[in-house]
Amino acid sequence: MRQSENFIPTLKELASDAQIPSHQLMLRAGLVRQLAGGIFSWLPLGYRVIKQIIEILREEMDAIGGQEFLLPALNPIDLWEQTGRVEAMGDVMFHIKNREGLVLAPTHEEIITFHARQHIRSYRDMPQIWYQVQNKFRNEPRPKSGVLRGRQFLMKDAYSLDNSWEGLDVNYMKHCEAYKKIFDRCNLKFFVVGASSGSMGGKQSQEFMVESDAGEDVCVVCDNCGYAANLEVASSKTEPVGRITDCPPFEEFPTPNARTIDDLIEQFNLPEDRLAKSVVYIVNSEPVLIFMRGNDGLNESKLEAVLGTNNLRPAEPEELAKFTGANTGSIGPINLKTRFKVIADNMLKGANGLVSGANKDGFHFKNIDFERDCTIDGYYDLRTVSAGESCSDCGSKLRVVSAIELGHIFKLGTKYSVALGANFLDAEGKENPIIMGSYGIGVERILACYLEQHHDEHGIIWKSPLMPYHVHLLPLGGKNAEAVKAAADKIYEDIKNAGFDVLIDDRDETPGVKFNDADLIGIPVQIIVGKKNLDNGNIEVKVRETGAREAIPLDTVIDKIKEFYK
RNA sequence: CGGGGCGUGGCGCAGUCCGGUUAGCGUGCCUGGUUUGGGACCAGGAAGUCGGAGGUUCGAAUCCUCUCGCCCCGACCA
Repeated sequence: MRQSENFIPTLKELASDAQIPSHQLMLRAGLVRQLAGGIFSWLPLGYRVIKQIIEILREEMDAIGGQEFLLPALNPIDLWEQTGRVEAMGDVMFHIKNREGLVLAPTHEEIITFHARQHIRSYRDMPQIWYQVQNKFRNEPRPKSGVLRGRQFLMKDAYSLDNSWEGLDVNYMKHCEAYKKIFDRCNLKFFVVGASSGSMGGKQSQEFMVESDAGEDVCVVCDNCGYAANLEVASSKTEPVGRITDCPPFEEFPTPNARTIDDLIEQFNLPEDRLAKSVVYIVNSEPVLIFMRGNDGLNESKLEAVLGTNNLRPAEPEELAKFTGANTGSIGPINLKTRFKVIADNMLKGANGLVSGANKDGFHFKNIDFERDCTIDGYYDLRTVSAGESCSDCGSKLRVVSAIELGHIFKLGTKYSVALGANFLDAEGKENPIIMGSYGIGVERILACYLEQHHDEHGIIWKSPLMPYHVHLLPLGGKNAEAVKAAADKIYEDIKNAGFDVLIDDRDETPGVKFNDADLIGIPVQIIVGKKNLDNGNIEVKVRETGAREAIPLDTVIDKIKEFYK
């Protein structure tokens, strides 16, 4: 392509709006322009890369037996009502205003299940892997970081249909392996974490993550053994509080100036792990009292998983007094004003010698024995892992890092097939719900993560196969540069004929402008045609990544390019 | 939804607190000329409802009220 005829609007200056490198580079190199909050237009150069990414996705999905669909973005709302997701999605789902009963699809489990219900009748019709690359619409409350969180974005979403749980396991593993190949081929450094299924429902899920300060997820990673988990589900090697031998009857003592765990530790010289911190949540309108060890943080995602609902919130001060009889800082397991559900973190399982609130402002109990003195309805893993704790697999120190979620795979099970009545007959002639999996990759996020990982102070550094062009040809003009122009045009045709995509900067610009734009756009190989080298029958080859330059004879250019891309 | 910031030629910004000729600067763009190995130079030129509406005033980019949009932090997030 001739740059003089192409729309590649590079920018020297940037608005301060763009904060992260990938966003800045996308704008500066002319890959993308913003239309509105969380809504972007892909420009020709950027779209070439997007198409390249989609091609890789197709190849790897086809390789595991996937069949490509194109499902509509405009969906009948009744399907979504049948699975309860109109309510579950809430404001995230876009509703069409002037046509009753239509919504914009935020994902496609319902539509896939609808088509499965139409035609999958026998166990012999499965397994199936159905996928598509398509726009998703989500009314994000706050879009941010360029294309990383948008209101409209491209997703490769895939769904597996199986007649057995073993079949689901096989398809899940196939996707896991395919995803690793995809991200490897895109030259991304990533890691896989165990994750929460959230409101998608389902039994098991894993996320494919890229470590980045721009990320919105928090993950726990062990650099020694490779353990990695989303903070929502992460655990560490932490010893439970356990029992002490001498625990006299519980006893009230005044604590007028202690409202926090730290106050108690400071004022009464108490060991942190013998303190039972109480937290009250309102879960589906009912109070639940939760005990945590000392200053351990309660993890709301874990709490949601344990209680099987995402309808929960911390209790308001008035509610605390109403249910417990005390305010924050004095709530405990004994003498609660009303009887309600009480659970505790595994760290406190069967523990004694504990200190907790007396449900009377300004007083605590000591020598509490959870087994002897209280009714605890259940012990669960509810604590949030912190950096520096030991890995439960190998004992090494854990790191806590921010990460961008590139992909997510779920074992859905039968949630959608049951809700929509997508059943099949098994070998015994018995009707069963189809067993499903769901697998998603954010297409633009691949590009954004790539840019986060591959750039320098001059711009983007593309690596095969994501580059928009193989070769950037830079004839350095000038008035008496007819020879340069002729030679460059010849090389341009030769490179094209050799099967490479080449961009020629035939604009009437000074060398500095061309060099800077070329480094910014970041095509892997630059071929520079200048008068001095040409007089000796040479041209110069520059590798963008290393900056290495080399003058080589004109007639060896094609071989050089072939060698680079072999 | 709460908190903060911003909106002025295509792009990036100053001017706003303290109202007063013709609203500036950089860059880009157009014409002519000189230049051509790391964002060239000279001369001339086009281009702005100062986000929008209403108000105060002799007079508003500037003050007041309302409103729309964008960015950041938090809440939320399949």
